[in-house]
Amino acid sequence: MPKRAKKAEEGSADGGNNNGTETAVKKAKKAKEPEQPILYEDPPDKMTSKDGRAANMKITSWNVDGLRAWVKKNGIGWVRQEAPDVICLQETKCAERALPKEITSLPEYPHKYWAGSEDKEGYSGVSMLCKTQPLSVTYGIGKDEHDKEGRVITAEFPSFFLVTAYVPNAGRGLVRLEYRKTWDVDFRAYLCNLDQRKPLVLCGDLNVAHQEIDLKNPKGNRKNAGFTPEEREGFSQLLATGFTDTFRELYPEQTNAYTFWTYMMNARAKNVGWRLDYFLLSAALLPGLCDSKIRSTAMGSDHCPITLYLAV
Amino acid sequence: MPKRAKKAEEGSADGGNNNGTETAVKKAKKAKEPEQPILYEDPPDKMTSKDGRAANMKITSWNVDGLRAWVKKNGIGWVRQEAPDVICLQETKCAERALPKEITSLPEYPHKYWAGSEDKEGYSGVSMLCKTQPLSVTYGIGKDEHDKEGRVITAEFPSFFLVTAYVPNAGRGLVRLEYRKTWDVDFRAYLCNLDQRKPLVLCGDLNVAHQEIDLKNPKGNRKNAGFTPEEREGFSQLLATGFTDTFRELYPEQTNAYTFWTYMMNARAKNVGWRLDYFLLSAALLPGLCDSKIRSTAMGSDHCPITLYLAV
DNA sequence: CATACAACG
DNA sequence: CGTTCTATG
Repeated sequence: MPKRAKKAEEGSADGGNNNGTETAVKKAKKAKEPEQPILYEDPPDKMTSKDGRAANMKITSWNVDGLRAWVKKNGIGWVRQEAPDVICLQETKCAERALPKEITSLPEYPHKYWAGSEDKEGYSGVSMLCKTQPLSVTYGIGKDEHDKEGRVITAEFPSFFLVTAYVPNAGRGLVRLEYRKTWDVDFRAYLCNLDQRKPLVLCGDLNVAHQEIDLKNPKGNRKNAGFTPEEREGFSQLLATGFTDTFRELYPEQTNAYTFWTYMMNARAKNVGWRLDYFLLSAALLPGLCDSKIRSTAMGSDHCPITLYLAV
Repeated sequence: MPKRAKKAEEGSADGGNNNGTETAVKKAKKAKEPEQPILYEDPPDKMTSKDGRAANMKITSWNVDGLRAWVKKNGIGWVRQEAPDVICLQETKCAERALPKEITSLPEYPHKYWAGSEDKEGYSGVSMLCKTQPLSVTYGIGKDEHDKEGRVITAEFPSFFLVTAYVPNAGRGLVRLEYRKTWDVDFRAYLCNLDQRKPLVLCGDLNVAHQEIDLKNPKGNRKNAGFTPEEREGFSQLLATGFTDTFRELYPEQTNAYTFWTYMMNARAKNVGWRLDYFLLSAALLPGLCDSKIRSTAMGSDHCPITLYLAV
């Protein structure tokens, strides 16, 4: 029982198999729990780039974990307040015909794009809502084996591509890690290819915590989905290709900054989380980076939204 | 559209396929809806039989439509108040190992019996809780083809058998009507057989409204599960065999007395219901009948509980 | 409309 | 723990 209790405090990306049941053995183990969880407080938004340009593009990304439930929890209200130029949603779990009218009619974003899983209803799915119309929009990464689960939307704007992605989870027991590895290779190739045409912004749930600093319990999660060496290496290679993790670029030492907390074990209240959601930038866009925010207090999903300010 | 709206008001035993959506055509059809629904008010409990004996046995039967949800809605609290000698529950939809401790530890009823579906988890299932220990308890009706769905418990008491049953629903589109007909034959045979040994009380969800008086909309439901000629005939044959429908015996003209209302279309508030739950008595027990109650106000399921007072 | 399940995370 | 699905009523 103590072993279970300990593991419960560590958490895991996929929620693990623990049930969080309180044990009778209280005092000994309870003493290890911090009375006050170490929270992360997002600093004030910085609206200017290092080279002195004002941000003229605001992009928000949010894994909503079921768009219909998220709408009921007034996720749209939060988006209205945040008022980004583009809002990217992942894990919508909703066929296009089942979308709530609250979102299909949202007037602030007249240009709306949806991708859903073709086979499994209510699985995966991403969307992109834009204030201004993109030059063009494409779905998937150009490989049939990856493009049936509604995971990627790419919008072309005058000076950059915006890619939003919901990267495949490696699964409990890492049952889908092999698939994930092929995804990582092919997705990276897709991004590199795009980047050669025009610089890009990549946002979304990349389903990996890159370094130990990016999750509360690195030790216990090395064999869990989201923190395997293979997944971390995939992310490293993305950076090696020339993309920049904007949050880590701006806040290289910042600990306790996460974007996901399992619903189990009261993880969010204890800030036992993972940084799985990112904004990555092509090198050409990096000088225009103003800020990369984590909106930890926004509720409505097991992920929180993140926001990018960019001068383009 | 008007056709759908009309059908919605009629309701059906299995809930039908209507969605109850409000139409734009309001005035014409809305006028047909009664402003004040015709409710049924259960008269005061009669605790004495016609031959002047005091009730010394109180039995309650309730289709709980998922015992775990019913426990959360404090169904147990209502049972405590009612305080019958025996409480019979149908559609528990719960394997024995998954039973909430609130019910397995209920001190007022030290003798507890459970029957669950063997194949389909979370389907069907009945239980019987007794203040005093029965002489013996058996499960099913002695035919393998019927006894894998946890539908019948029989308890032998000194002067009678108590049988509780959750009779198979004929299903949407009457897909299981043929099975139901064989059930009705075999169940009747089982009861007749028991009755030759000792008189019996049968209670539970018999999944049929016997006559037109037993449901709000007989006209619209002749082809729906619970009011087909075949199911009604099955019930008639049970009565012809010598059993008595206690509620109808005592209140032969009582309209609007129902024990089930579909959750759809706000049927309960409008009292668009069905009488599907019964207490039937062997002829030998009939002189001891004191009252047969319908507890319409008890919430926690789409059925309400019913209670029998008997002098044995 | 509501209770169960399974799959997934 | 919570969202989706499907089966059942």
